[in-house]
This record gives sequence, C-alpha cells and structure tokens, in this order.
Amino acid sequence: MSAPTVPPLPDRLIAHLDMDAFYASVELLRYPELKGLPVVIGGRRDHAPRLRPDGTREFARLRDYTGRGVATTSTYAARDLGVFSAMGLMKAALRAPDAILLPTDFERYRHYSRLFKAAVAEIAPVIEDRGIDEIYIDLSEVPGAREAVGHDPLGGVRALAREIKNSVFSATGLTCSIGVTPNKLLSKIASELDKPDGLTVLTRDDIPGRIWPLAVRKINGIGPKAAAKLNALGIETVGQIAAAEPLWLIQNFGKSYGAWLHEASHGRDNRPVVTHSEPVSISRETTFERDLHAVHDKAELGAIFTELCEQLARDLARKGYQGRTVGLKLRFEGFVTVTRDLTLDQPIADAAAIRRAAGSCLKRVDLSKRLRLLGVRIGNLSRPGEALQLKPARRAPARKPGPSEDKAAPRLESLELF
DNA sequence: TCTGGGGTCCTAGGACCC
DNA sequence: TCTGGGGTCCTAGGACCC
Repeated sequence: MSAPTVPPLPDRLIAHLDMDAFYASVELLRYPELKGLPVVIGGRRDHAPRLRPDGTREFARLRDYTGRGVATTSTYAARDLGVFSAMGLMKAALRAPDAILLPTDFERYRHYSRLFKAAVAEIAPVIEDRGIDEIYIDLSEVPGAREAVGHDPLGGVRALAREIKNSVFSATGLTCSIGVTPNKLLSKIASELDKPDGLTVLTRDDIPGRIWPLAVRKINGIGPKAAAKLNALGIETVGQIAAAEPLWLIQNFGKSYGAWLHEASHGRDNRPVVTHSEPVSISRETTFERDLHAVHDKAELGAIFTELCEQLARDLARKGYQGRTVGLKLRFEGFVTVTRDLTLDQPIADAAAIRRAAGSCLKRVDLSKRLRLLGVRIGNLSRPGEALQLKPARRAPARKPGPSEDKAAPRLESLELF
C-alpha cells in the first residue's frame, strides 16, 4: 500500500503577509490629520468624530472613555505610550489620556480586507485566509519565484514579494509586512521581524541566527500559559527549546504539545496552505454595560437573549447553514465563564428553535450570581440542501452534574426568564 | 482599571455500541 | 465472578489566535 503523502517537496516558498496596524491605518486614510498621533481603535458607537462648524473634526480622547471596551488596535505612536491591542480602554486611558479614540468600523475594514486580498490574488492565487488582516501565500509555483537574480538565489522571491507589497499599496494605500520562508510557522515569525513595511526572506540556514534568539512567545501556538510555564522551567528563547531534550519537553508538556514544541523550535512545519475551509461553528455574544441579574434584570436579559438568537439565525441564513448543536455561554461577575450545549436530533436554523435549545441549556446553570456576558453558539453545521443524515435518536445520557453545574439550585423564576 | 467578539483545536470522561 | 478493547458521540473547559 502506498501512503498518499505529498512528495517531499524541495523547499516550498511560503509567504505570510500581515497588514501593518490594520484598523488604525484604515482610519488614518480617512482622517489623515491624525498621522503620527497616538490613536486607539476600540469601544463602541458614541465617540465617533464630530464635525465642527469650521469644517475641522473634533475627536474623542481616551480620557473621556468609560465602559468595558478594549483596544482592538493602536497606532505605533500609541504603542510607544504602552497601549496595545486587547488592553482595556480604561487602563489605556491611564497611560495615554490624550490619545485619540476612534470607534471600530468593521464594515470599512472588511472592505479594505477584500481589496488587499484581491490585489495579492492577481499575482499569487494560492492564498489561505487567516482573518481580516493577514494571509498565507504559497509562492512555490509562481513564475519567477525560484529564479536567482544576479548572485542572489533568493532574488526572484524577493522581487515577487516586493511586487505584492507594491500591489497591496496601490490597491489600498496601506503598507504590509511580508515574511517568506519554507513554511507557515517560520513565515509568520519572519513577517514580524521587520515591521512595519517589512520584507524578510529566510532559509533554514537562518534559523540559528534569526529564530533561536527570539522569545518563545514569538512562536504562533505558544501563548501566555505555555510561555509562563517554559519561563518557569528556565526557558526563555526558542533556541533553548531547541536545545532541550524532546523527552523532557514531552514529560513537561504532554506527548502532543511537547513533540510539537520540539519540531517548532527547529523550524519544522509541513502544514499546507489551505485555500478553502468550512466554518465549524457560528456564534454571537455580548458583554453588558453593567452586570445583570437573572431575577432583577429579567426583562432586559430576556430581550438580549432573544436578540442574540435572532442575530445568530440571520447569520445562519445569510451564510446558508443550519446546525445541530446549540451552545450557551455565560460569564459571571469575577470573569468565571461557563458553557452548556445541547445536540438535537435534527438541524435547526430559526431563532425560535435556537432560543428553545439555548433556553434548555440555561436550566442547567446556577444563576445566583450576576452576569456580565451572554452568548449563543451553533455548531455541527450542515447546509439545508444537503442529504439529511438521520442520526439515531440518542437519549441524552444521564450525566452527573459537573463541578460547576447545578441541577437543583436555580429558582424557578430565573428559569422562566429565558 | 478588570479583562471584546469571533473563531479553532485539544483534552478528558462517560455513554453506548460492537 | 471478573474482565476486555476499540471506536464514536456528547459535553465542558481551556489554550490560543486574529
């Protein structure tokens, strides 16, 4: 039997393209007078710029913000003041009270996202979407990519990447940073090495010199938890992971993650560039302006719950999906998050059915604490037209309530709420 | 000064079937 | 009386990413 493996390609040429401070840069196109100033994007509505009688604009300042929003992006000037994405805006206001605050305008960012992706696709069509502001591009088969230029064997790729950057700028007026290496893992790191407006081409020979000195956190897949654990074990850099015994890594991080750490630290990654993918789940959630109580704020919560289900149903309809598993997400004061889900015999897509299913999930949660977030999710997706696959009617197994589950506790009045 | 919203993937235990 | 092993599905939680 022959294994259906991809032939061991001679080194692939994979690019990672990352738009520079994307949301903030899009806003600067609209408000060029803000260029060079600390600007933070985040929060909601109200604080949109106002036009003064003399035609100039009045912008909101970070110091005026109150609420639970976080920064989604900040300009490089704001980053110099210590304001980064995911930071709470109230905290950001302490660091940069005079920074300009702009509300997020996803509509507009999506528009520019389409523009830059289309511009790239004209040159190199094998693209993996990684969200609104970044993509992987397989340049391996693009004409000219493997041609040397003068004495530079990488001259061809370099020129190609330069062409892509120029094309993105022509189409959008925005700059991006590109890393080109033999795989996605290294390219993701490389695109960050020369930001903004960067272009970095690396080969395997560059791993010891350019990758190993970096902090472990630079590897996509090592998050705050894993980094903290590595640090506690005396490991700060990628090179130190590479120098560690694979067995030791596995003992400390488990078979799968430990083995992956070893591979990643040596710059090995054979994941293909995936040009098409289907969604696994679709969800809607919202954090309240103030914490709400199931009993005291019954009407308000009920209305929000219904609205979320309706939004979700519209999302499903627009995208052409239905789903069999409905999930409920609650976040309580103190940031404790709880999820419950329910798999139905048949897929559903309408708001009322979603609400019924999510409502039954709600009955399995203790609602004595106040809530800060409510979310509804649907998974096990299929397309309504698809041959409907009958599932054997599976009785919901009689499960023991888990530690955070509470079968008996919630009062009836809170159940009726949702 | 508490920490958004939209996702994916992994783990782990129990149910259930063969 | 005691003891299986493999595989899939369901559920809850958590890490991580953009």
